[in-house]
Amino acid sequence: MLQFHKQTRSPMAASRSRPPPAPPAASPAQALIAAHGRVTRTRVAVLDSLLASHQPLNHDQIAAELAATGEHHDRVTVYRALDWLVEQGIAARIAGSDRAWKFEAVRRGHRHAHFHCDTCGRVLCLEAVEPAIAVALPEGFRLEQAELVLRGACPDCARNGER
Amino acid sequence: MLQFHKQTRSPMAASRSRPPPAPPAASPAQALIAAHGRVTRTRVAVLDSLLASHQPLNHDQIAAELAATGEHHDRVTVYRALDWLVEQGIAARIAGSDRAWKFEAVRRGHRHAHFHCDTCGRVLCLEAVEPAIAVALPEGFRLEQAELVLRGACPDCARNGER
DNA sequence: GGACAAGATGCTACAATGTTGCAATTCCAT
DNA sequence: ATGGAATTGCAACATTGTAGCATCTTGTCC
Ligand SMILES: [Mn+2]
Ligand SMILES: [Mn+2]
Ligand SMILES: [Zn+2]
Ligand SMILES: [Zn+2]
Repeated sequence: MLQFHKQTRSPMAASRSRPPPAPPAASPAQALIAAHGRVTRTRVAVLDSLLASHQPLNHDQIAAELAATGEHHDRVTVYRALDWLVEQGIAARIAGSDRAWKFEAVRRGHRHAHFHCDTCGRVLCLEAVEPAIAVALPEGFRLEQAELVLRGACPDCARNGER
Repeated sequence: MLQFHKQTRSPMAASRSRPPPAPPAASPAQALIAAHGRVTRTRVAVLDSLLASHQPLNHDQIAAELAATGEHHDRVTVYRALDWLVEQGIAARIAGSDRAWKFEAVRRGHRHAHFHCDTCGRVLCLEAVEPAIAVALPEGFRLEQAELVLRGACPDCARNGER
C-alpha cells in the first residue's frame, strides 16, 4: 500500500526535497476563497466539502466530511467559516425542515428550487425545474428573493414504502 | 356594558343560578377542536390566539398572548397543543428565517404564499398572490406541497430605512 | 526572509428552541 | 358519578447555534 505523508509544516520537512514545486496548484476552493479574503485551513476544507457534494449539507454532515479527512476542525470555527462563505456569496444557506441550516456552494450564481424529503430529510436541488413564478406583490414590499420550496418524498423514499 | 361571567367550574357556582344555560355556546375554537378530539384549556387558548391573529405567530408570541389572559399555560403543553393542531390540519407550521417555527390557523384549507421580512422578522400572509407555479418535477418524486417563500422588506420596514 | 497588525481560531460559556419520561390530573363516553 | 385513556406539568435533556476573549495565523510591507 502506498504510504502518504501528511503535508507537514515541521521545519525539517522541506529542506531536502525537490525545488519549490511552483505555485502550490491552488484548488478551486482556495482560488475562490483567495478572491474574497484570507485563505484558512477550515474555510478551504468546508468549501471543498460543499463543492464535492451534489446536495446541500447541514453542519453535522459537513463536520462528518471534515472528520473523515483526519484533520480536526473546531465546531465554532466551522460555523464561522460557513457564515463567512455565505456573506461572500460563495455559499448559500437553505432552511431545512428540521431546524438546522443547510449549505451549498453557489454555482455560477444559479438559483434553483429545492425539494425537501419528509422521509429521509434530504434536500435535493432541482436545477432543471424552472418555476415560472409570476408574483404580483402588493405595493410597498421590497422583494429580495423568491424561493420555491417543494415538499414530499424523494424518488428513493417514494420507491420504498409506496405511500 | 354587558357583564360576562367567566365560565367557572367552582362547586358553588352553578347551584343557585338559572337552569343549565343550554350548550355553553362553544367558541369557534372549541367547535373546531371538538370535531377532532378532546377539548382542553390550552388547546382552546392556543387556537384562539391563532384565529385572532392575522399573521403567523411563533411560540414566544403565542405564549405572550396566553400570558395576557392571566391564565397560566405550561410551555411544554403549548408545544404539544401546537403539534396536535398541526397534525389535525387545524393549524399550519411555517419555517421562519430564525429557527423558530411559526404557526397559523388554516382557513378554509386555503394555502397561500408568505413574505418573510428580513428586517422585523415578521411573516406576512399573501392571500392574494396567486403564484402560478408551474412545476415540472422529474420522475419519481411524490409532491406533497409546493410553497412559495418570498424574502425582503415588508412595507413598514421598507418605508422606514429606505434601502 | 522577518516584523507587524488585522483577522481568524479555539476554548468555554451561554442562549434559544424544542423534546422526553413519567407521575398526577383531566376529559368524556358510559 | 365512574373509570380508563388522553392530557398535563414538571424537571431533565438534546440540538443548534452565538458571544467573549486570549492566542495564533495570514498576508503585507520592508
Ligand atoms: Mn441547491
Ligand atoms: Mn399565512
Ligand atoms: Zn427521501
Ligand atoms: Zn418588516
